[in-house]
Amino acid sequence: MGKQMTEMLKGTLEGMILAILAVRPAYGYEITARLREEGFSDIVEGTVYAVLIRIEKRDLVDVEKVPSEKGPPRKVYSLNAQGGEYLEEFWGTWSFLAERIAELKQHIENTQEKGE
Amino acid sequence: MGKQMTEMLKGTLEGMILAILAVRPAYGYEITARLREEGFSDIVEGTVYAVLIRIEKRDLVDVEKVPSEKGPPRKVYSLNAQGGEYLEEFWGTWSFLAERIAELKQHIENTQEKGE
DNA sequence: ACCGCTATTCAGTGTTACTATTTAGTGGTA
DNA sequence: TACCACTAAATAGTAACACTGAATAGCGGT
Repeated sequence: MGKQMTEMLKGTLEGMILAILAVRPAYGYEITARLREEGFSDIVEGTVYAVLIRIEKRDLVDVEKVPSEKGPPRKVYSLNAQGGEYLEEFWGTWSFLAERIAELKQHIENTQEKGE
Repeated sequence: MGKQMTEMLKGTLEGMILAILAVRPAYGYEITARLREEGFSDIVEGTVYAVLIRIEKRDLVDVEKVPSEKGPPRKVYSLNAQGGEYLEEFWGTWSFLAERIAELKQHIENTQEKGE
């Protein structure tokens, strides 16, 4: 990851993973692969597992061990009620921030057009 | 700040401050006040000054001491060429992340409509 | 002499993503 | 057997960041 992206993921990666789980339950290796496909090309397993352990400790997800045909058992995570609430909060926080930043960007573009 | 917002500001607060400086030069106390007005109601001076010192060390800004009528001299920061480049990079990183997150949100909403 | 406002600095803390490695299970192949 | 490739999870240590709380400094007014 670029350094800027690494810092930006702090506070958003967790929300992104919860959002992925909101669609359907998933396990760590699978989530890592999906994030990689979606453009976060050098996210590594360790990072994702750390988030999963954290959200499990905070009781935002339910966990089920499911045997795999191809390796050790999978830990399948699914969003629970509390996790759903937390995700809602995340969307609120994110929307607020994204709006402010969009305003800042707009302000710069306006300024450059006509010299403010 | 809420805990979620605190974490989300990591990596974005710096970009926001550079964006503010891209419009016009400003000093720390002023930047703090502006951020507070714009909704980041409990950002404190210490946080902003830490960012300013950091971006000064990285040579992204020029600094000028300007006497104040109302207190100790102000350190007025202005974005330099290198800071401008860095800010461009920030917009790129931010846009990428914001798009991915928007997709995730859309995906959830679609899923909820028709049970995927 | 004291308070309020302006203005900057700094040591210490908690949280986070990253690095690099280890452990485990299955199947294929030389 | 021994070895590798792939799948799957865990973990110790590190760096970077925003925050807390306090200190310092200058000015004006009472």
